[in-house]
Amino acid sequence: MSERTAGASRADLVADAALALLAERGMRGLTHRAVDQAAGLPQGSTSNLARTRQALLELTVRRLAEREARVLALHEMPDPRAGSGSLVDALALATHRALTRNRELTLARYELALEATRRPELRAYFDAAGARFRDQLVALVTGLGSTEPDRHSLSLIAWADGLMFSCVAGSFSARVPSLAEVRSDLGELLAGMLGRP
Amino acid sequence: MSERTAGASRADLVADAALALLAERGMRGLTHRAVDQAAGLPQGSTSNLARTRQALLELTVRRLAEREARVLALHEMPDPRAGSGSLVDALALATHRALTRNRELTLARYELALEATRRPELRAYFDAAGARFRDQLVALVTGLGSTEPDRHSLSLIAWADGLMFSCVAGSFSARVPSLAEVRSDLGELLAGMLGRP
DNA sequence: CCGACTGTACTACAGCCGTAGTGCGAGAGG
DNA sequence: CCTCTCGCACTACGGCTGTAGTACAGTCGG
Repeated sequence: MSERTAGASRADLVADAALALLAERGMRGLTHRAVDQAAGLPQGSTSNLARTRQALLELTVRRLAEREARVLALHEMPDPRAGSGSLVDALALATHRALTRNRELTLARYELALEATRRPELRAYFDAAGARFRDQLVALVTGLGSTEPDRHSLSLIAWADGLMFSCVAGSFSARVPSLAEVRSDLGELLAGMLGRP
Repeated sequence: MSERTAGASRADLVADAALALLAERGMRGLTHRAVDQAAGLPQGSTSNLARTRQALLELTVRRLAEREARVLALHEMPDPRAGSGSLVDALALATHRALTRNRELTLARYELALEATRRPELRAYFDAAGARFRDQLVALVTGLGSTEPDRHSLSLIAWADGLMFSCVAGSFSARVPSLAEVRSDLGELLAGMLGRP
């Protein structure tokens, strides 16, 4: 442990470089050697830390979950007793941030999610993280009076995920909606679910 | 043109094999040689038809747009004067089909959409197809009395895209919602947009 | 003081990938 | 019947990839 100077461990450094690489060049651009170069480490470092490609992907997904959890900061989630307004605000803010400040992370997540389709070991990480978030959401919409919290949570997640994907990778002509627009969309979606408060 | 027997041209055959390959093995699994093998053609056929990788991707995207346009059949789109119910039915059906019968095509589309992030020539195809569909949707929601048809169309597309992505590649534990659930979700989303009919 | 250990740097190698070049056979036009 | 053209099959090659093996430096227990 020669460099305790930076807070980031060598593994985190490698994983962060891998995430950046995924966003920039896609799954075909993620190779052991490319990570070495992107991280400014000598050749062979990544290969040594994560011997196989599978190991490198798992390392990267773990790091992604860690960073996204911090972004989606739990402490920003409001008290459901405060009414639907604050939930709308919090979700809109989180979604909008994923589109702007954390675009790189969001893109890398989609790359890895697609890869997880074919690698069950990766799926486990996504399922776990997704379940944690969904459980929180179920509790929140239940608190708001949802009659079918499970279905409503899934619908909310689908909408947010789709917005992020569309903005980051497609469909819309790369026009990122404003925070106000995101807020309006979410407000309407929730209003439809809850009857209309 | 030795075999006019099958309706599919050699190019379509190659492109269809490429789409199947994308869904099954992802972007890293799409190679000239792999397409030859998957299509049952002699080695070198794909390499000859699409000399560069870029050419192969463009061929594949064109074919995808063609097949998806057929699936999203325009004739299934209802007359907006018939009220929001039939739009909900039509969209729910199209979405549900993408999740079940056309899962392969949907997965391939996400692979290619991500790749298009880094290949402007591919983006053009997606933007064109997306714009056509969005214009139709704008007309439909306008007919239903939407006060902000642009934003509402984008929100609808985002929701549908997110649902498809989540089911096909992640988040939800691979539990594909029933047609009835999709219909409920969409009904609520539209109700929220339109005030509440 | 020294041996074992752990994390790191470097090299080696077999295999696959994208791409270009060449020869062949069938069909069209004269 | 001959030639020209065009699509197709096949081969070649430089480069990159994943993975394994090995040598080295700093650290800790004794």
